[in-house]
Amino acid sequence: MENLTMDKMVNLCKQYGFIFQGSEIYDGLANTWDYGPLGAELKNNVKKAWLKKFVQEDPNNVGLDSAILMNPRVWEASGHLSTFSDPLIDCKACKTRHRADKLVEDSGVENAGAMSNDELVSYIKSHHLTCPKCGKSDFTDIRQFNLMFKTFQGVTEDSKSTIYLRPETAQGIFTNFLNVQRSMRLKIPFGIGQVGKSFRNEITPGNFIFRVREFEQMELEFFCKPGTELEWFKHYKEYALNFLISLGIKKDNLRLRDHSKEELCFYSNATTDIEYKFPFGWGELWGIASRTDYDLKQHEKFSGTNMSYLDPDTNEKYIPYVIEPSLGVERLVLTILCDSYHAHTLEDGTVREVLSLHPYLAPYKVAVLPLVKKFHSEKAQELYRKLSSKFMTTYDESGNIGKRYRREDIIGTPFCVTVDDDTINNNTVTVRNRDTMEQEVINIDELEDYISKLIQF
RNA sequence: GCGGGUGUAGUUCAAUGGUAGAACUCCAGCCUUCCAAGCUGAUAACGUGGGUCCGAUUCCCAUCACCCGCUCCA
Repeated sequence: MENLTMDKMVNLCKQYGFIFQGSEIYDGLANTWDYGPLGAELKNNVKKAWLKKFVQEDPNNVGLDSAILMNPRVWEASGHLSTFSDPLIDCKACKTRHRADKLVEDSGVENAGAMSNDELVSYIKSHHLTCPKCGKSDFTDIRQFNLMFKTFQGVTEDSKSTIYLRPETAQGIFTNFLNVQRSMRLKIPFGIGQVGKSFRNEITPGNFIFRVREFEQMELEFFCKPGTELEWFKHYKEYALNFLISLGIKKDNLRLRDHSKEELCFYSNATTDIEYKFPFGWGELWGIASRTDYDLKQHEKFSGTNMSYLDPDTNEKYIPYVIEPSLGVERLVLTILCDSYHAHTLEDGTVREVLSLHPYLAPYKVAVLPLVKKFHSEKAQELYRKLSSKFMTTYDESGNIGKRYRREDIIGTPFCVTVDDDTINNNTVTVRNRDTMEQEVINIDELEDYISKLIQF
């Protein structure tokens, strides 16, 4: 929707029970968001959809649920302990922020990343390094930004027991590569997918649920034979894009952006972002990276465990290459909310707001509405109880029927079932479709099958 | 973290140095036999903490949160 703003979406989410500011009654906690009754349903349905396509229906792949807390050596091996921590300084003159190690490196020093903060500061001072923006040499002290959340294992806050909340779910997959491969008797190529929370102390979170410090990832690590990785990379790029489109996201609002050679991480030989056109601009939704054998090799080196795979067909031994499509749940939820919101101006001049969610994703699949409360409530409640055992169902008898249709429109309920005199006399109900606004008369006994078919994904 | 802006019912907005009005929403009732109609009624707010003042929602300070920029972004 062209005129959709983030403010509008934040308000909508709050008003209708999708997403609330975290800790709101205590003035909130920056960039935390709680999912209300409808948001929780939507989010769960999004995760279910991903698991269905990337684990259940993909013959090569299996699932996993690894721990958030891991041995700290995992983060040494993955590189997060060193690269997820930046020494930042501000220029007092022009108020810009810089990475201290970059400034020193740019002045011709090699490997400034290995210098301590004190060394960096004294180097900057003694060599009169200047701000690249304004040319002055007036910096604050270094502040260390560590992007990993730290906590302590055990009851004493002893530095030896420092552990971290995982900044990505991927490492839980890599560290279980052998367990999963052996226990499930898997042959390369195969993939391990998981959905789970990750934590990053982002310097600049924001844009509602787009960038938050606590978030949920849906990651697949796909292991393949070296040399075949670019085929699989292409496969998952297309698979991911088709997944988004099949959820109803408009093609025009999606684009693929290949990383340039300069932009690629040193271990990656190809990376593509799928971006979505959010109300605040294009933003990364899904990163698909060909990571070579970097991760497994690192873990082999740090753990001392042999991570290679013996190909039973060719008797070749190799460390598999990895394709990683990694997607944020919250970002996909935001994408779906933004993309499905429409405000239609009707002939009578009133505005009809609709969330055209894919029925599989909709919080409520069906709403049961008595046409007139005092005549049809009893029968309608009976139907509500019956449908509830099968679908997420809601019931509404307040106001007139038109108003109730509108209430269901804005929360994305795909089907409204109206109970009227014909229900009592002929056992039929009227089913109204959210997207077409068309009505169909259906026998009450056929209702479950009718809805079941239409909410498939 | 820095610079700028903003905080008043669930939402969107008013007014005011003497503690606040409305619209929509929501709830109850009436009415209503298929797309936000109408009527009646009810609930509901000055982000928080200090300061100045006889008195602060209003002025000042701090803090918290949000928005826009900057820095960062596996």
